[in-house]
Amino acid sequence: MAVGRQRLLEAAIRLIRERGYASTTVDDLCAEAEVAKGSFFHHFEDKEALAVAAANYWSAKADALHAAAPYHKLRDPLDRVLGYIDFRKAILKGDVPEFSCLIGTLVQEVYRSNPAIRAACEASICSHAAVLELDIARAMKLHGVRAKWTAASLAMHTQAVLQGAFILAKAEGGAEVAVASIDHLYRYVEILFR
Amino acid sequence: MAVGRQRLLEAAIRLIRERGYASTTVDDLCAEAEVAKGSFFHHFEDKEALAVAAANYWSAKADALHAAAPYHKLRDPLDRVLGYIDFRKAILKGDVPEFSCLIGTLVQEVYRSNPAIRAACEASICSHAAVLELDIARAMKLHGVRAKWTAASLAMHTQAVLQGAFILAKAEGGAEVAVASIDHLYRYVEILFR
DNA sequence: ACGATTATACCGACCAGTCGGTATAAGTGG
DNA sequence: CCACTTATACCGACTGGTCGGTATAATCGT
Repeated sequence: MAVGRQRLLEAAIRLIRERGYASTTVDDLCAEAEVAKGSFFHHFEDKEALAVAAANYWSAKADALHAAAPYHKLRDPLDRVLGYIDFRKAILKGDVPEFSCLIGTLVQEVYRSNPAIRAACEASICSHAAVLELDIARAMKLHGVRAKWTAASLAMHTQAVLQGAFILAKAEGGAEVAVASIDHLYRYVEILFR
Repeated sequence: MAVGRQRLLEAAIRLIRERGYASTTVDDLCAEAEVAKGSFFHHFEDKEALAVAAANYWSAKADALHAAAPYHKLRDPLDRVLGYIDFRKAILKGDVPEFSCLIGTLVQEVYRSNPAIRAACEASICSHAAVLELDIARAMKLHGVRAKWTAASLAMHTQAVLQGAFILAKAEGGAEVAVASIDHLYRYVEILFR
């Protein structure tokens, strides 16, 4: 992949998480990526195309991060689910724009005005949740859990808690609230399987 | 209060929830409120001031809505907490921009670039959660719950779930995911007090 | 009449997207 | 080996239009 293209995608991840989509200008992105404006429109048809590409790029990076995470090696699928939640919590370091989620930021802003970006965000969230759902389903079977709720709905619920935790962190200007909320999620999943 | 001012605040609630803050132009707001541009800057110093006012206006409306809700009359504080969650779930009707939260949308977009709006959003969320926290604390006392988690953290957790549920609804284009997530929250609170 | 409010025209900064062009390297035919 | 074409990456001045905000005059309620 061309170097300029990747630099623009990384710049998009940084700037959109900090300022949002509409407030991130093409000039800003080029400056951050140290790339000329002409290059931008060489690599992407328009600003929207960059956002879609950035969402997919982010999604792939996140998948790789989780595939490589230690919790992934645990035998018991329930341990993997709890390990996932722990991992998400452990990641909340540094400043808010550094740990918050590009997808949530993007989709909240453009879900109505920009179908292409919305679709990319939906795909990202769903594919991410699908991996989790698989382990939840395995854990249910292994631990003999029979319940009204489904593995799919619990997987999506974890995403809701995480996205909501980011919003609280943004409102309060720190990660502590997010951590506390993820602790509640961890406790909930633990209880469901006990 | 001047009629034009209120119309602008209502317009802000509608448009910002649909398009986000940056993509809602002053001209859009004036058109939606059926008010001239001059009136806008008569009532508000600038666009930012409108956003702050809209956040406070929204907050007051939400407080009034909950104060008037039937669940508020229940004797057992735990029933009020569960009633609150039920109420939030029951409200998820119609199109996404109609039931999603102005505060979450706003703060996610401007938490870094606009301290005044961020502060207004933080105040709104915290004051809303504080009311809930009181009933949670009462419920803990009444039902003899002694736990590691605090009433405050559980109150904030409910807000996280709700905000996250809105994001999922926006990504998927429907309320169903949000409903399922709130069901999980309800179950969690129920279990905590059993 | 007089302050509060509304209407309209306008301004300057900014922004997405265009356009004409350079640089480099890899084929391709003779 | 070499002229020629093709493809890709990159550059930055420029443009047409948008947006937040201002100026000023008209209108309304009391």
